[in-house]
Amino acid sequence: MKRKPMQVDATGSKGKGKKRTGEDTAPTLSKKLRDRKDGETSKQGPPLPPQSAGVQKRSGHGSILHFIYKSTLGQSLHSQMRQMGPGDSLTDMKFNQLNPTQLFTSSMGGTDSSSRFQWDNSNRVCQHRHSENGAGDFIGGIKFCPKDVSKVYVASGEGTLTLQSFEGCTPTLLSRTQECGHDHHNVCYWYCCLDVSVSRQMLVTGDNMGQLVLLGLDGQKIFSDKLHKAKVTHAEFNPRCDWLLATASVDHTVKLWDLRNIKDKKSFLHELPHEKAVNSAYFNPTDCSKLLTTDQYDEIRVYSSSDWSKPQHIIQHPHRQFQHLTPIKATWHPVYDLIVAGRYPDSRVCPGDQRTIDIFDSNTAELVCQLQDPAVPGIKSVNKFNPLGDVIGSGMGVTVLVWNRSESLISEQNKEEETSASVENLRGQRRSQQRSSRDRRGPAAVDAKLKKKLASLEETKTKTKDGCTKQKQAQMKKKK
DNA sequence: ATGTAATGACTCC
DNA sequence: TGGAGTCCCTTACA
Repeated sequence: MKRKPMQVDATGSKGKGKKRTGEDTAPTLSKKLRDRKDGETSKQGPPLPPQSAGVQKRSGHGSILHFIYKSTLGQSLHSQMRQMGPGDSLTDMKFNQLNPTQLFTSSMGGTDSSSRFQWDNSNRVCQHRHSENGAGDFIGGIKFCPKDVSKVYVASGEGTLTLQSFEGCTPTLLSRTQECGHDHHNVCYWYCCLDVSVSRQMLVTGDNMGQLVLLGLDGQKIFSDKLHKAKVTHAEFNPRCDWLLATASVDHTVKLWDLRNIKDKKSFLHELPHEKAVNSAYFNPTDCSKLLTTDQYDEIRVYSSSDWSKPQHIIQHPHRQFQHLTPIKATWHPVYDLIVAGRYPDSRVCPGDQRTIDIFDSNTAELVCQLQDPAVPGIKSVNKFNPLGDVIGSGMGVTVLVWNRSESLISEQNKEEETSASVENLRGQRRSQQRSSRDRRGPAAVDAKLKKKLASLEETKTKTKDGCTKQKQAQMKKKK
């Protein structure tokens, strides 16, 4: 099961004059993907076999998803960030459905817990703005208001559920947990997740003690009961079947509920027991018939509605829980049957791993692509595709990375370095390939649908310029 | 460079 | 069922 895809230099690293460490590799991508590109565009004949394809070609522009932009929240934010206490890590991010250049993030710690990033069409500018309202210690969930995307629902660590506007209006308080009156904090209960159902005109949230709450969009309480034995980490309406609700909990279970018939903790439709606490349970956006769960150790599971009693796939993937790390949640691609998840290497699971961002084919459970940027060495806990599926937002600490398809990101002088970098990658890959013969499966293993998707990603049309990225990198370096 | 502190989950009594 | 104690071992900032 410890399969590793090829990792290929993504060519996204810009102008690295200095050596950093031995792992000073450029962002990496699936070799499979690159092979395609090489084969299709560079007149080099058919795609290379897997073994050789991992080596970065001098032409070097074959990557699909390029690292295009990174920032530590920008200059202006730094000062504000300082006001935030330590441990101020990203907890969630959402792309704006209507404005694909907007990315909302939420974090923990400090008083400014949610912010907005925006990059313009050339990806050269990144703005960010804090919410007007310092919502609280941390934000358990954010969700765009379906009726008005200038507003977001926010579940905060202060125990409130609010509807907030980024246009300067005062937040509307929808719900609040009980105050405890203790010395060092106000609440012992807080909301940890959030979802909205338009057709049901309903909000769902769950708290850190296992309570599940259903509210009208105006905040009126519809249902409230302790349905889980421990924190409700995730609650989600099924978009297609609006009476179907999924909840995930640290009590090691995921449960499916019929909203028309929800009474108490025993009234679930299905219980999906897990080995460990569960961080999330997402329905797939394409047809909402599958459920993607991520536990707190090394399992990503795919369930199918045809049989909830057992998972269709269990993907072994290291992402163990750590107190000071945002829990890792595998998330869906909006259009294709792909999954993205950040890897937290664990020698007990897969020795020699890197802190990559992994993309799996949910039909085959095969790892098809890994992203890595040596300039951002941390564990990327939060990873989301944008609604179009051509951009991945990755969050780590207070750093946000945006992976985009692009062409010609690298300058001539970089190609040399990147070539050697990719050799490093290849070595690492060979190491891991020895662990499993399945790892040697090449591009042929990619099914038609995936290929189509990859092909679509190949249509590069990015406007990213080198100047932008260099500038950003200079910023990064300065910071060190 | 070094230290510290950041509302997580689990076990045991 | 709850609280103290332990362990997981990252990140950002002083």
